[in-house]
Amino acid sequence: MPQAKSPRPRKTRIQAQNEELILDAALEVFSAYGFRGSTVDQIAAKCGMSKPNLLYYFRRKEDIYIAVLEHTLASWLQPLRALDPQGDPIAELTRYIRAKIRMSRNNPAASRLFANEILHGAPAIGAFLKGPLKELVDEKAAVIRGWAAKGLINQVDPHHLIFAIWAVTQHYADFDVQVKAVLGEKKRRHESRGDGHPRPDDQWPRKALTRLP
Amino acid sequence: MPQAKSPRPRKTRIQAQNEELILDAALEVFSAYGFRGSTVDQIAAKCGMSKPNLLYYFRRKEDIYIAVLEHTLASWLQPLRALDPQGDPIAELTRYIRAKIRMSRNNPAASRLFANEILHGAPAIGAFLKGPLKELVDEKAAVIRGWAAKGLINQVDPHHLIFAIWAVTQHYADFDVQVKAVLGEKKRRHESRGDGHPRPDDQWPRKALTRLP
DNA sequence: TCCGCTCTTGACCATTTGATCAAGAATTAA
DNA sequence: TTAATTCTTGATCAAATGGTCAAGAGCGGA
Repeated sequence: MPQAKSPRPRKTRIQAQNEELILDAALEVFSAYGFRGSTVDQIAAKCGMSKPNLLYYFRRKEDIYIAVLEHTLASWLQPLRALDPQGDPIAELTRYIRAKIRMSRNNPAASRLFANEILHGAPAIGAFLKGPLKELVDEKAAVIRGWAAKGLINQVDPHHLIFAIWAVTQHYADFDVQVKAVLGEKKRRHESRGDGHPRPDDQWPRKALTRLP
Repeated sequence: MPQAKSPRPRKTRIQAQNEELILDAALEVFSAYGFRGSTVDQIAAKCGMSKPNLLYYFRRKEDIYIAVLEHTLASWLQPLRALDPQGDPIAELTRYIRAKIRMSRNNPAASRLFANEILHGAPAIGAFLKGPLKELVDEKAAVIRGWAAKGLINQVDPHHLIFAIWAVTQHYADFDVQVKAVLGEKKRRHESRGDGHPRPDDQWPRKALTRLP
C-alpha cells in the first residue's frame, strides 16, 4: 500500500486564491482603520465577497488580523536579518537604511499595520516582540557593537541606533499625511497611487480642528 | 446701566471641574485604544460618571475627541514655537530636542493620541496640519535655513531635520511597548507609573503571534 | 426659605457588527 | 454521469454601542 489515504490536507486552488485575496484586502483595511476600526464587511466588500464567505476561510476577525500580521512580518524584518557581520559596516548600515526606506515607500500599509498594533500595546504580537524580535535585535546589536569595538564605527548604543533607524524610516510611512501636509503636497517622486488612507468621505464632516485654540 | 444682563456665559464650578475630569480620562482612553476602539462608557467609567452625564457635557463622542485634541495641541507644539531665531543654533536645537524627549516621557499619552490620529489619515486635524502646523514648521524651517546660510550649522533640509527629530523623540512614546520588549524590561530611569497601555486582560487570549512564520 | 436652573441617571432606542446556519451552487474525483 | 466535497450567500441572531428622554436630585441666588 503506497500511502494511507490522508484526509486531503492539500489546499484547493480556490482556497489559496481566495485566502491571498482576503489577506491583501485585509492589509489595506486594517492598516487604514486599525483593528477595531475595521469591519469584516469592509474587507469582504473590498474583495467582492460576501461576509459569510469570508468567514468560511477565516472564522473570526481576529484570525484574519493574525494571518495578515504573520503574512507581513517575515518580509518586514528581512532587511535587518540580512545585516552581515562580515560585511563593511558603513556599506551594511547604508544598505539596511536604504532597504527600510524602500519598504516604507513601497509598502506603507505594512508599516502602518505594525505601527497601529504596537501603538495600542501590541495585544496580538506582544509575545513575539519579547521573544523572536528581541533575539534578532540583540543579535544584530552584538554585530554593531563588534564593529565599534574594532574601531570601524563610532561608539554608539546599538539598540538605540536601531531604534533611531526604525523611527526615522517608518516615520514617512506612518505619518505620511502629516509629512505631505507640512511639505505642502508638492508632488514627490516615487509616489505610488493609492496611499491606503481613508478617502475624504471619511473626514469628519462637522466640527474639526483648523486653528490653534 | 453698567452692563446688560448677559445670559450667564460663566462656567459653573462643577462644569469646569467635570470637563477637566472628562478630558483627562478621555486622553487616557483615546490614546490607549484609538477613537473607534474607545467607548463612551469606558471614559465615563474612568471618571466615575454615568454615560448620560458625560454626554451632558459633550454631546457626541466626536466632541470629546476634538476637545482632547485641542486641549493638548497647544502645549504639544510649544517647544517648536519656542525655537528662537536670535539664540545660538546648537543651544536652541539641543533645547528643542530635550524638550521633545521630556514631553514624550512625561506625557506619552498625548504623543500616542496624535500618532493614532495621523496614522489613520488625520480625519479630525487634517485641516490643522495643512494650515497652522505647516505655517509654524515653515517659519521655523526658515530660521534653521538662516542659520545654515550663516554657516552656523551644516547644510541640511530643515523640514526633514524637523521630521527626524519628531520621529526619533516620539518613537519612545509611541512604540514604548516595543522598546521595552526589545530592551528586555530592565527598569529604566524616569519611569512613571501607569504607561497608559491596556492591561494584560486586553491581550488576546486565543491565537497570537509568538514566532516567525 | 424658595424657586429656577444645573446636574445626574435609569431606562430605553436604533444602528452597527461579529458570527451562525441552513440551503443551494459550483467543483472535483470516480 | 454521479456522488462527495467544497464553496457561496441570504437570512438571522445576539451583543455592543452611540445617543435620547423624562424624571428626579442638588445647587445657588433672591
